[in-house]
Amino acid sequence: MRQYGIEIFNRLDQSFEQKFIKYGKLVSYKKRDTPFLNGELEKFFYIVLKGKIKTFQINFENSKEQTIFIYRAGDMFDTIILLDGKPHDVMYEVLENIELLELPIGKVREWLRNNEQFNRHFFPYIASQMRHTEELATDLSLLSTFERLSKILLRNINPNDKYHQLLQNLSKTEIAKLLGTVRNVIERHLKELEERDIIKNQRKNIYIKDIKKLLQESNQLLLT
Amino acid sequence: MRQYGIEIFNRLDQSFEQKFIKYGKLVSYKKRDTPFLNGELEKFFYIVLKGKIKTFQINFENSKEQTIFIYRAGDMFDTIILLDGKPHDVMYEVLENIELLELPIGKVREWLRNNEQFNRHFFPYIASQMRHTEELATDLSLLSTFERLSKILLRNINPNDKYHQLLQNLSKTEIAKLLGTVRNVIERHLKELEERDIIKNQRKNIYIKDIKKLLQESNQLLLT
DNA sequence: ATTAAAATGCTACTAAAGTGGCATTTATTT
DNA sequence: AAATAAATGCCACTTTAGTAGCATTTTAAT
Repeated sequence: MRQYGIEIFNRLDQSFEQKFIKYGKLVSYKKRDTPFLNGELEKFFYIVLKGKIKTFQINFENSKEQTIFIYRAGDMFDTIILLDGKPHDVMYEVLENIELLELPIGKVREWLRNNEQFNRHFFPYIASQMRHTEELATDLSLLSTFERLSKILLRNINPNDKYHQLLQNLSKTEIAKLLGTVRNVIERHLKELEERDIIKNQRKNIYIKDIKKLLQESNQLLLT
Repeated sequence: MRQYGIEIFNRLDQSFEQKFIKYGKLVSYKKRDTPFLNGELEKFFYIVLKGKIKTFQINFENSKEQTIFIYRAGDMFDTIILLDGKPHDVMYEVLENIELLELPIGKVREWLRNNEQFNRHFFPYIASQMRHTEELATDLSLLSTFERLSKILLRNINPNDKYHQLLQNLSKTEIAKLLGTVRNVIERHLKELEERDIIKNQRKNIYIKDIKKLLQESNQLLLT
């Protein structure tokens, strides 16, 4: 287990690494699996070691989906259930074969209650999740689909951004769900960007050929 | 100060009421004030005793605004800054004359670190904020404006709902900002609902005349 | 190697949301 | 009480997003 956890454990202390190893169990799921349908999340807390998994909501009337988070190495879930113990009505789907550290949620709550070292790492992490969701909501409301698309394309190539390389290996359908729209609309915009020589649109990959132009087009909103 | 805080202090302990009184200062703002522009939120943490205040984001290109939270008695802010200490780029506007308990944020962080009793109240509260923002995002993405409007109208009349009476005294413009749209669109839908005898649309007040019909129209999405 | 599933590209069409403007009514301020 | 500001009610128009469908290419599974 040790070798997988390096990135995560680096941020914590040695003593914590041992706790994780003592109480944690390694579990893994394959691409397209939809785990956690049977209330596991009320018993266990998970830390991502490897791979990609998303949470999403679905509108059963029209089957439209909205991706809420894409969790990658170092991410943890479900923080909401951890904090209030109530059911959380979201679905999960594995985007890339994943390895998780499974911890008994009661143990984690115990750390949350009285382990300052854990909290020094955990509190800012919750804050980052809150910021993420808030940004998702305001972007959906205040930006056009084109602006949201441009924004994520630019963040994807920024090595300092938490969205760095997030789009790698995502289908256009997944990108659409992440941005709150449908494939059709994404492809319409990508086609236009390609025609104007701003990007090169490939299968499961999009290259940006003209960053400046893309920044301009998307209303400089990315500087904020 | 005591008389204002009753509702809030009931949820906490007597000992905590004393701490609040010891470290807290009562501050108030008037309707249409836009406080906290000068970094107060990095120094102080606020608990609402009375009134209504919203946080929102604005798109400076087109002046569109999205309300993120409307805080009322018992609500606290800014929880994100409390948790990670980083700047939080949102704006505040008072919707109804407000009274706040102002606490030094360092003190609150101290409680967060080592006061179990505070945390028993605070953790579920953060979770409720996370749930709220997540719902805002998914509603914006998955529901039509008409469905979001119907949903909030129905929650407004439900005494068990945290949105209970939230709309009281809000202008149509404010309702639009809360729902991620513009006044025009809200009024278009309200007009239609009124013509079909489902609501009675008054200035700063909307009566629901036919709950069943409204539930049906909004795709039963409210049962979830 | 063959079959099945997933991903993509494109088109015509429909529906919903947003813009801008102006007149009227109601509240608030002085 | 008069003047100003806020809230509301409409309307014509534009733009963007969403629906539905189908053919082709690529990848994954047996």
